[in-house]
Amino acid sequence: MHDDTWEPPRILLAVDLVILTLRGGRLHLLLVRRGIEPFVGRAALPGGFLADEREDILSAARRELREEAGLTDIPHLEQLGTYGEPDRDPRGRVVSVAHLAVVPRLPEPVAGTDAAAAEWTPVDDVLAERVPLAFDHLRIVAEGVERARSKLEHTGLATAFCPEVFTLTELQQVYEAVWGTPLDPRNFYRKVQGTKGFVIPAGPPRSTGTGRPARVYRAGPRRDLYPPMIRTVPTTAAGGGKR
Amino acid sequence: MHDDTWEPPRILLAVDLVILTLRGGRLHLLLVRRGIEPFVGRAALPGGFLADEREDILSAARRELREEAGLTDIPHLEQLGTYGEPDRDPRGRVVSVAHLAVVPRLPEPVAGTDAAAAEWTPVDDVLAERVPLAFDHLRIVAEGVERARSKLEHTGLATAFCPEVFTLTELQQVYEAVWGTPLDPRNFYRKVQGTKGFVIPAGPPRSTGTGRPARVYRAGPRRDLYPPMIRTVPTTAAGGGKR
DNA sequence: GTACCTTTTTGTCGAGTCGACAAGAATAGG
DNA sequence: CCTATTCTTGTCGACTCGACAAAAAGGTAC
Repeated sequence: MHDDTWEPPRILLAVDLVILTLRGGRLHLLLVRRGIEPFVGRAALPGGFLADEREDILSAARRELREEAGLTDIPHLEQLGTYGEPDRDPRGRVVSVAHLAVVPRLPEPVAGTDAAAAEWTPVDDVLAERVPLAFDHLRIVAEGVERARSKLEHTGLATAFCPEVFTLTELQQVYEAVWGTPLDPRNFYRKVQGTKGFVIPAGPPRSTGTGRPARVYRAGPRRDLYPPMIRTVPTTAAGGGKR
Repeated sequence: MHDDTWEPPRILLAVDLVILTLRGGRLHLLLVRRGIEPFVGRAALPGGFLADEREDILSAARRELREEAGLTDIPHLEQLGTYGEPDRDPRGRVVSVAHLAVVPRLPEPVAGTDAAAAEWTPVDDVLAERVPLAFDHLRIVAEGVERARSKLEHTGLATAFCPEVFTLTELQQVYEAVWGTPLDPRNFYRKVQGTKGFVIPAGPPRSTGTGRPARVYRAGPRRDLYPPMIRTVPTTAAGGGKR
């Protein structure tokens, strides 16, 4: 098959980050503006090459999260997928391991760091291609958002969008913003409170300005939700009608 | 941050394959016996390095599927995840993109090819560590099997385990084998036939030896199942009780 | 041909869940 | 004290699920 002198090719390995958060009831994504070729001036996902031969992939993702976004405490970070089409980077063969990160609401990206060039962008604007992205980053964003939408159904991921203590209304707003669907408060309460371990009470009610004070909760130990939260709208456009 | 002479490291990239099928009502996995160091003689997942600098990752997976397993028509092939811990391969830094493949019941691995060294192994034996694997392949298998179990719930993946036309009993056996749970035939029928586009009728009933002939179906166009098939047992051991 | 065996397919009933809508409870502001 | 606002709970009909049972449709032995 191979002669004895054959050696496998060596590839440049990068990590890219889809960082999601909620701002003003809408789902946002952190983008940086590229300062070097290719795609100078174009918006792109935070990311970069492995620092050295021995750096772990997940560690590289955390390092980029810190260096490019100024984020250190990440409630949720997982691998999303690996993108390695031969021509995705005009500089040559680059394989990128994309990650999905979810953080609670935060102030503006920390200035005075590499993150100065970063800004939160509504996900809708990206998916509708009103904000063009570098490389194949649009596809990565689409798959990251879909992963988040799906994980809201059968895991407790929604709490990663919330501060340490939160109200059920805030949690509901997470679902509504990520799914893009309004939910009935009564049914949402029933579902969440019927799922033992999803959220746990955290102290006395807290006034949220006007109206009746809301009970506060923190994230529970439950990782998988059975039965799942159900969004009525189909996952993807494909697949025919509903039900 | 970096001086101008810094160059990112170049990494060896491999693909590994978790190939699942059903044999005799049990879930099986294709393993090869390693012929070279490291881990000579140990069972391992089929896989190998990228052939050249320009080979696409998914193409490499399909090539290994053909070369090492003798399989060309693959009903289902998807990326599973990327494993790149610095010390997973004693030869040096190797990053592996694992894939999950599902094929219908097949005869023994085709002899006379590289696949001669391949054999179907019950997944239970691997997960229970009765069959030790090379590298971190046990973890990859565990995540592949869990992915398959999960996808049975909300996608039509089960049909990938079946021949082109199949009976609903055969489909039910797929669920039972992969999930390791018995299912009630009445409820399974109701659920499958209530999910439009999951399966479509394919010709007149076919006798299966003894007993009433069964109606036959083929895979339908539906990719996502709403509402999902529900397995009562929790996804992982973690997460507390059921419900 | 008839009785029996096996396997597929359907009936049904009670318990539980979901969607929809409405009402009650608790606070701030005037 | 009255009202606007927000959180929380009640309730009802439709639907779904789990469990069990029975009917349907062949094959096979005698």
